[in-house]
Amino acid sequence: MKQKGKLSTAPYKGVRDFYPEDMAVQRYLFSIWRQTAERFGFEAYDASILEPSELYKSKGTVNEEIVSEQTYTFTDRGGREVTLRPEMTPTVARMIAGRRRELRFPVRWYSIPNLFRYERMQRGRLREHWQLNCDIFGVDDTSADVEIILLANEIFKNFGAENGVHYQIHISSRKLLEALYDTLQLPEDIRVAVTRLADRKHKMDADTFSQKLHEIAGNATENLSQFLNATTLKALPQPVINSDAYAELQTIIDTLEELRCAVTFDPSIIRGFDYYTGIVFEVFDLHPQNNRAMMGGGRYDNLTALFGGDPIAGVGFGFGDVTLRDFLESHNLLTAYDTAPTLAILPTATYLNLEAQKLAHAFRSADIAATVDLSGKKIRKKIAHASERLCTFALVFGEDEQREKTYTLKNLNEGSSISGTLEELIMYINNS
RNA sequence: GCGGCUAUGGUGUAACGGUUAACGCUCCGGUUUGUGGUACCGGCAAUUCGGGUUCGAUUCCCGAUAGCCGCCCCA
Repeated sequence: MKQKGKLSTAPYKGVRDFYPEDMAVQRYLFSIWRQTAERFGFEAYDASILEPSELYKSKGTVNEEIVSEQTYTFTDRGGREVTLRPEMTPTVARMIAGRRRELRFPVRWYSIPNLFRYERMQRGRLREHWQLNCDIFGVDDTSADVEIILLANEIFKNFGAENGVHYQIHISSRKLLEALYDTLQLPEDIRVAVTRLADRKHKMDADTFSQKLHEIAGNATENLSQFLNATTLKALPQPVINSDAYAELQTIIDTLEELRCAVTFDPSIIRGFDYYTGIVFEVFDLHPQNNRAMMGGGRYDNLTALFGGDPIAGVGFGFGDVTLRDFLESHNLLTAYDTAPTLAILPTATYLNLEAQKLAHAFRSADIAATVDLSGKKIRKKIAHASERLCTFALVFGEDEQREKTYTLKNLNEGSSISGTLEELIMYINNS
């Protein structure tokens, strides 16, 4: 009932409530994430959602703006600037750097943090989400790049998705574009503008893109256009083909192909972060309704340098639950965890509830999930509810059962019944 | 920060400017005082807020608020 002055039942703008049915889905997503990461030998870590604001400010001018306008930042009672973490990478870099002398590299870590950003909402973007973060630290060759992309691909496979049918992996390298910029001797401001434009390439048609590129780059347009429109490595401009980055990327793509993980070269993959230094990749949803990147990552070899000491090589990705849900829903791949108890004990009257609790507890002691229907409803309603909730067994508990200490167990899936003592029924359930 | 669309029970929808705002789902009760989801009957429950036009507004207009979608941006 909507009334003036009453509190709203809606959650805070841009964040979600997880009702049991939502939580069942969330647990499913997380379980696939965890299982897959752990199958690759990744270890779980976590940290507080609160970080000192400097952690994000120190990443450069672009991020200054992001921190002040797109994060939840406030001053605590001690006068400290605090930010609700908008991403996990600075946190993990901080943690890695903090133990740089103790950790035995390479290190494989994963986490599923809750992240916050203050921004305008649209499809696939809320102000809060959960994101799987997987990172490998301490390996500066292509083997780690291959592993991290292979892991991303394996996660999709474990959700029942098929590479090339439901999604597509696009890859590029920051080094390629840098190599081209260097040979063209482009000034910094033009590099930035071209990079920005390239990042938005897939949002505009080819003519618009060419036109805008020409406006920015002038007579360097030809080379840049050849680069950004290349659909294969071989189609890149000659100076780039001779670079080390080219050979590296070729190796990564070839190795992944051998492992039956198709990746598509796409020079317009940029990613917004300044800290990427090598490969960058994004996974695209092939459903027309979700024409955008679902997740992405790349190599960032200098991030821990912010904390002093030699830089530690890192490669990783972030994978958000909101886009994942949209993806799985769109492709009819979404399932949920069934959390129904195995056994529902149904007292025939409320005065038997306490005795029924004792019986339920005896089943629980034998590792059987049991619940008591504490409502005042009639037995036929209680059975219907137990059945709707997908409990496997129902046990009606009345005066007779209490006196005789024998019970009738009804299998709600098959319709069959079996009678016996507590011990007999425990054995029956555990064997079924 | 900019733009578009929308706003009716818990939920999803309906109602030419005109009686009591309709229907599906959910929920509750009954048919059936201790054994299955069905069926049938009954019940609870709504026009976001504030102005304006009008004899009369859920309907038209303005504003506020909220939501959705897109742009910008995207760690």
